[in-house]
Amino acid sequence: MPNYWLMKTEPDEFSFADLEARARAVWEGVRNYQARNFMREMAVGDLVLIYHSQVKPPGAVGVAEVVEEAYPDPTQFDPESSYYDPKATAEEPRWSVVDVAARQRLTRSVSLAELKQAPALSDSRLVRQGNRLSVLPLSEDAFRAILTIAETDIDVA
DNA sequence: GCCAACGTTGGC
DNA sequence: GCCAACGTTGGC
Repeated sequence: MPNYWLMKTEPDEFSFADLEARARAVWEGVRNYQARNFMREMAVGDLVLIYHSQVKPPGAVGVAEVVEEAYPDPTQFDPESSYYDPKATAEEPRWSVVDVAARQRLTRSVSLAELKQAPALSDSRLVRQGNRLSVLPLSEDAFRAILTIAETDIDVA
């Protein structure tokens, strides 16, 4: 049985459509320890709700699937990358990525305002004030509630 | 563009 | 190990 997660992205940088356009994507650039630790807990087959931030309105837009468990984020070693971390070494990497693949676009996106009203989400870090975590766990109830709001069915393999 | 929330850094 | 300063996130 999969676990459920939510990951944020700024669609101007990398959108769900960008994810759909390729077979898989490296979820690079996470530079928050708590978010990183959640990624390290992910397993192949886990389902990830993709959330667009910094747009009007912010909200959930699609479902992705973890296709490769956590490994060191290559961008931390690349001085040319905006995600470069001079304190990271090959022996002691700081940051991790997972690979994800688009699974299904929501029939309609679900705005943050709607998510805040969903009882199943009331305990989620997503809707708490001042939440800045870009990777966070979702309960199965929360995940299913969002799919219901979006009137989206997803095949459970 | 503003600003509240919150994570990180670094002096002590 | 504390905490002030600073930087970033992200909704509005």
